[in-house]
Amino acid sequence: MARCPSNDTGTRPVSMADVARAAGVSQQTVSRVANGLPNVNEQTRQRVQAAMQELGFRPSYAGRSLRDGRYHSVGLCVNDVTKFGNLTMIDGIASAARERGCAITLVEMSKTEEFSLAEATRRMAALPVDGIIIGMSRMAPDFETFDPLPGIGTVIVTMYAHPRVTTVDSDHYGCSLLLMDHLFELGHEQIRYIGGPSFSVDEQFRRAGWQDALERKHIEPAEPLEGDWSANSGYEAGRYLAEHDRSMTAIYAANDQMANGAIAALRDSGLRVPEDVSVVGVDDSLDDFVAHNELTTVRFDLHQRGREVFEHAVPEAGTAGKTVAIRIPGQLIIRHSTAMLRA
Amino acid sequence: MARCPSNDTGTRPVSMADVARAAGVSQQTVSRVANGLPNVNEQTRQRVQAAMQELGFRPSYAGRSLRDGRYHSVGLCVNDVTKFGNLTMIDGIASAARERGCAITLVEMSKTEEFSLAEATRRMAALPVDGIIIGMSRMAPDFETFDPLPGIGTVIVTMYAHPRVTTVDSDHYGCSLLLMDHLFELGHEQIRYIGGPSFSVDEQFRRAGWQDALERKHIEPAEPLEGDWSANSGYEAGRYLAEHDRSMTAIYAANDQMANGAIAALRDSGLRVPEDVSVVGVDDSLDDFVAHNELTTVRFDLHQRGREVFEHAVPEAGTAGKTVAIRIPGQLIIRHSTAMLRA
DNA sequence: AGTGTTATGATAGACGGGTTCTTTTGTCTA
DNA sequence: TAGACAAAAGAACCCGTCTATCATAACACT
Repeated sequence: MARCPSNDTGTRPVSMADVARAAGVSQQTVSRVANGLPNVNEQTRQRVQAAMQELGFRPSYAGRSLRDGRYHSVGLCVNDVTKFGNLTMIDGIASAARERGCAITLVEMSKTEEFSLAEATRRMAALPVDGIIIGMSRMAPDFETFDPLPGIGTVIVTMYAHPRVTTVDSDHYGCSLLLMDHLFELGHEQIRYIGGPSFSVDEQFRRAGWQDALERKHIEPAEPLEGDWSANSGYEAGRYLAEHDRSMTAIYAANDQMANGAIAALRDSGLRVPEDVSVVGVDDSLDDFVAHNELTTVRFDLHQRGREVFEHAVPEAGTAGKTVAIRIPGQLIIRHSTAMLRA
Repeated sequence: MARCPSNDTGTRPVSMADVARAAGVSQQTVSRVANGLPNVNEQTRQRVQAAMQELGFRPSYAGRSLRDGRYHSVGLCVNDVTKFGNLTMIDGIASAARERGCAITLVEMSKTEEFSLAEATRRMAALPVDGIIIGMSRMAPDFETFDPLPGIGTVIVTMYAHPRVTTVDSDHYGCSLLLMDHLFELGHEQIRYIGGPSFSVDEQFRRAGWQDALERKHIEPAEPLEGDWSANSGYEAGRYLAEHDRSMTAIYAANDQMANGAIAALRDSGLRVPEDVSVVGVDDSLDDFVAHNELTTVRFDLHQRGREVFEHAVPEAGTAGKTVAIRIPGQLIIRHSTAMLRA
């Protein structure tokens, strides 16, 4: 353990002063060497660097932050790291952060405890962060009343707009319109919907998009089914539809995993995909898990979302103060789970 | 933006002194209120709290850390957040960190640049971390020569043991033995292997386990195949094996995704699973993506791994200084992709 | 010898929270 | 009324880095 030798308890980390003493120079010279400033003799520089190496000097992040007033880190709060949506958010933000020389301070909320924006903000505010990003995958009870902590950039990742906070998300409403338009063009009208759990914000918007698309064409939406995002729940829903709805010609599953389950169910029920029933999903998440992925879906540019989120959480000149609601459009990926409705 | 009113540039955040001035008390009284210490008059307390609220006071992490010498955060360095192994590592560590009231400071290394332990350590050391965790999913060029930074707990997540650094990982060798024993008990001997990319450390150990298990039974291992962890690569390998190896009775794919692809390939080639060929994978990662997951596999307790990693990165009393290599065993999950070899 | 340049040191202060020690104020009792 | 004692609040200082002055050498060039 690199501790200051002159400190008998051995609990204090090595400081510049310790290095200076060891190298027989002043603390300022150590500072000059540490920060690569000019006007240091080459021999002196080497002596100081040797002392740093020897003692295991690492500049105090606390001291530097205190001085600079910056942490070079953004806080990210999610409820469950393993969920696909959160994972891709972390990935996008991580890559944006790296571009700006920042780190991410990750806080996972307990999966059991009640989630609120105030609580998330309170937790993050105690950490070394220049900005706060909160993933709100389910509606927070205090969303309406929430006031962001003054003095620190705050972004909520959600489709809902907020009067006092910038919100950013993939366009979970627009992706439904993209898929529905695609199905309409193929001649489908009887399009059933298999959604995620109703508390999910993503689900609420994807479903609203499906419903609005139908109503715009004056088609009465049939009862939507509720799954839990898993392939098994998609399978069950697919089984049910295959047995109970003879007029259905297409299924819109709110994510690829359920779509994959639904396809399996349809085939087990003797229906062909896409000849008898077209199926679409969202996320473009199957490639690693399923061979010959043929699912028509929507892909989101998650890195772009990450950059947008990052940009608004840590505003550099100009962007500060403006509250906006950003929706990043997805891209339709047409594969072979959809086909023209047979005459 | 909550800035100190007396500061004309408006760039300094609100400090205790600002609150004290606003409330007409001393900075120490503010400190007492902030930390809930006794000996503060109820009226004074309320006055101070009102001032805090008004100004948007948030205690400075830098100031506190400088004083305490602790950051209450561990650094985690991974090369790619989205890889299943890394993701589950983050999840396990996040839950362990939360139990201890810590946050995670995440640094993603560029996917393009050369990865070295020294570079990872250098980056992490500049951040507010009490310990460093480095995920080494591929062999670092400086693994042998690497010396951990003195004064800060360091853990590498990898199967390789290191003389000066504690390493922790799921037992990627032992999982192969579990699966091979299971297949042996079912009477299989001609067991082909579909591995991940050869630079992967996990791959190296899973493959070594397969090979050693065969050689221990004096069975000549047939040429292993190399995939890229994806279902498509598993499919291609499965296709190849179905067409070229009539004596094969079982396939061990080094992860579930490739196993899933291989099963699809076998079935497309007219072979039944498990009647004609048994297939096993590793990770137990399919449930969300595939309906009626029937794959026999190995599941790792990733939360336990997270806790172990965390414990050794931020040692509390006792554990410090000891360099160990921890391998956390997996659990065999028998489903229906494996069956007794027909007579 | 005079001028300028480079290398280094000494000293101090800013940053914000927390601890320790001290002082003031108020209340109760002998 | 003096003394005891506790509650309330303040003053000073520390943590480590960086910067801003000044001061003081050593050295080179004219």
